[in-house]
Amino acid sequence: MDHKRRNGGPYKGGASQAKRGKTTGEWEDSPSQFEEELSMFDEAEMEAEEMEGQAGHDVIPVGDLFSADLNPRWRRPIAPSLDPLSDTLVFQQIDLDYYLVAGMPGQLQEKVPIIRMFGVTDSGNSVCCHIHGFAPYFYVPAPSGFTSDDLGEFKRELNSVVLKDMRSNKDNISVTVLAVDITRKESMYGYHGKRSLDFLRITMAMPRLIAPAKRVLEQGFKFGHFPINGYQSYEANIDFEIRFMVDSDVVGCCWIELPKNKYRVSLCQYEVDVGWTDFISHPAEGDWQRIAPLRVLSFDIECAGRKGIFPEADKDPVIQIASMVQRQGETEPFIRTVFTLQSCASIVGSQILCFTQEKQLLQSWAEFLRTVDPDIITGYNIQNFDFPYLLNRATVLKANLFSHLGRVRNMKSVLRDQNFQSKQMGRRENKITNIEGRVQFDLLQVLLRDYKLRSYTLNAVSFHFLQEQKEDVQHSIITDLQNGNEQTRRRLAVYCLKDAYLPLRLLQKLMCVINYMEMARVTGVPLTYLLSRGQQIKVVSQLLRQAMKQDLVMPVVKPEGGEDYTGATVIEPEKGYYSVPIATLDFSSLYPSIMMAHNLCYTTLLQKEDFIKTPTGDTFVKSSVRKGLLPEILENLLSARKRAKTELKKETDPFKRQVLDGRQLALKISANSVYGFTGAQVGKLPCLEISQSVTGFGRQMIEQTKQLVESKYTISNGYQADAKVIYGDTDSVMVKLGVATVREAMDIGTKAAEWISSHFTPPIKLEFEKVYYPYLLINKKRYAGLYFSASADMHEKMDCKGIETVRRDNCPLVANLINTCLQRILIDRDPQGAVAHAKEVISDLLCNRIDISQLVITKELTRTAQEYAGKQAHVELAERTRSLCWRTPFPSTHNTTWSSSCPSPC
DNA sequence: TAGTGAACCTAA
DNA sequence: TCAGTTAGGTTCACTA
Repeated sequence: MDHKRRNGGPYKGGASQAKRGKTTGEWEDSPSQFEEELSMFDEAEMEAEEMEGQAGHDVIPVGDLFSADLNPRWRRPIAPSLDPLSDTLVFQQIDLDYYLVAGMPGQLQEKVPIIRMFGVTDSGNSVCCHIHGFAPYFYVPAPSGFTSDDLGEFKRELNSVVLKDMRSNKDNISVTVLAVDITRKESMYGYHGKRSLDFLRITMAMPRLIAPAKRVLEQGFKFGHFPINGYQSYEANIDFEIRFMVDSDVVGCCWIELPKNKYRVSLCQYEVDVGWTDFISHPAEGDWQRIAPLRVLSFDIECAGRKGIFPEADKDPVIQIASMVQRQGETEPFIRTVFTLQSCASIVGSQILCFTQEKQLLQSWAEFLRTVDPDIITGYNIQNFDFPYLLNRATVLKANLFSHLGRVRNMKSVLRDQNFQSKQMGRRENKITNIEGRVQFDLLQVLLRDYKLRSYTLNAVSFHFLQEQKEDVQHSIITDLQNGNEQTRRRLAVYCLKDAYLPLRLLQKLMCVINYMEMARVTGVPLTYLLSRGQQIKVVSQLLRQAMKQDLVMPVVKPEGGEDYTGATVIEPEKGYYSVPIATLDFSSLYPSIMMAHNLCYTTLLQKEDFIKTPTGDTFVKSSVRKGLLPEILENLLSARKRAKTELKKETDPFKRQVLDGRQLALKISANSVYGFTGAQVGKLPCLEISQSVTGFGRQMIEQTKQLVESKYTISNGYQADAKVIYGDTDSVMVKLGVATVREAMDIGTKAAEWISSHFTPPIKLEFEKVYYPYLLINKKRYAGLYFSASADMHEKMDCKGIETVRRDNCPLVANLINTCLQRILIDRDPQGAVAHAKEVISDLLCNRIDISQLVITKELTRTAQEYAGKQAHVELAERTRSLCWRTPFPSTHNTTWSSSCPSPC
């Protein structure tokens, strides 16, 4: 049966045909820009492929006839057959997890963990690799007098205590402790003369047995003739995946090679088994920095909600699912489909599959997803909306074939709740859907983590980054469009497609995949950790890797809040307006360089005796005695960053440039988060001696810098004027050098930075960064100025710090007003113009010429009137506006839509 | 009406 | 079972 209808011909014919099919309605007079974009894909593909019936814009009334072979593009390329005896298998690993299985050789009764890596080959074939033979373990110090003769007794007793400790033993476990070995290790916390001691390495049968074993050992454990003892445990709080990766030198998203003869093909296309010591992990360098042609699927669903009620999965049906699939590195999606409930008119450049039953639609879409087999799934708020909605809906409809979304056979995707709390991000409730082997890359989550925005709606975000917006369909009319005809449903489908397309575009524009991969490679954690976990795990991963080389082990510390420590100095500002150039000198990577310069580390901290004293009185050994792990990590990060930047300068290939830029960025961020890790009191390994010493050095340095610059650049030393530090914060000083031109300020600033640097221990370095001219210093952490750095002739931007223009808790009217005033003052050098503008806006406000329904008028506006409106106007305006200060309910940051542009003065 | 503390957001 | 740091400005509700 021919159930395909091809709208043949090139774009023009297709479009006109689509138009002819339309009925009346104001929105239908011409295809939207997005529709034209879609049709361009079609045209390009027709030329490239000269294939019939594939690139097309089909409408397929599917009914019960859905088949994964409806479109040959959906499937991955056919996998060339693999002979383990003669072929190596090389793939980029993108995610890994583990599962438990019984009946492995040597462990017939007990379950053992098996690491499972998912990845993609250069030719775009997907790989599932089972890695055998790696077991979880942790350490405790051996009690004094312990010898290898005691190992058996220790192991037996620990095993029995752990078994007893288990409340229920539903798996019928009889062996919990697999092995106990004596090994020479040293605690990484504190310097103790490089004395390695006997540690017991305790290997457990399963990851989840580590915690009870640790607990019984800590609480007081007795075995043989040894007295009862509370054991301090080491590395008992390391995620199993991280443990494996650290021990086998695997970093996130690295390339894995399975040598011939070392693996066996077990099931389907490239599902392989290998021993954990048999594979090769390639460091992400040179050619191994490349990225496999990953398949990225973006999707969006539409629901037919009831009027004014947010759709509920137990009542409101899913009516459309749009999907777009793109290969990483390519610029356009090669699959564009919409699954619709009921008929839908064709859309040039996309394939439409129409269903009569919602259950069929859902199950077919899941089948489509399995066929496409994406490595990365993206979309907007898919984590907390689309996936939960689809899964709940599938349950309601008893669509049992739906919920197998991962790459593991017989593994259902289920929902669970996660509560996440941190000082950095506040409380966050999230829903988690397990989809084994596919990385869920919800663009909303990426944006919430990485960008501070006024609004996080897809529309606002798309406008902000792409200057593009969603198709114009109000939520309230979705149900009406669905209940209309195939033309109204077509309009909905275009809208839905665009909502699937925009996340893909944003992902590309923001280079999320590349940047996150580089972060995973640099820090060593799996890609998924970067979106699901905090900052600490990245440092832990690096710390463990560095420590392992020196047989150092990481203690488990119990979280304990305590007194805060002193942070950085903010120099009291000499507030005012400066119509002369102000040079800014910055210490580059201040905290990392302090830690390197002074060898600050867990491993170098002296808890008693004498040695280097930090400003806070803490003591660390010099690097000649023992070089710290943290300085080593930081040196690696910063030198790798330098290399990346050098390579970046040489590289001409735009794609490789992106990778390198992502890399240097990840390296910088990683270096800066090491300090925060040591200061995180409720963290994996806090050490306030380190963090307070770092800030202590910082305070000394900023003070010394101020004194140096003010003592050298004086009239008595032959300079034009006495230099004056008018402000400084943490790692920077703003200096009024008393010169008239930006050029002079740059020259002196550069020389001063170099000279001052020579007073500090390398790699500490003060750099000339920029000149502000003019400069408006309002208060601590609040200033604005024209920014000169590359050229002395042209300012690059108006730099505003801490002022309302950059804060998200003001309405845009305030931000815009102040921004314009600052432009008048700094760029036009016309304070009267600022006054005039402020007056105008405020009087518009007073005369109700501005729609105030969405604005929040704060005292800041009044103050602005006072500050910028000059002497006479000041009193008058301030008084008139004060009475008008009121507050409309102020929505929280999330889901806030300000009117996209501020009403301009009328 | 001045002082205080919480909430929020930003600088670094 | 998980969470990077401190400094500091502004607004606003509350209190004596």
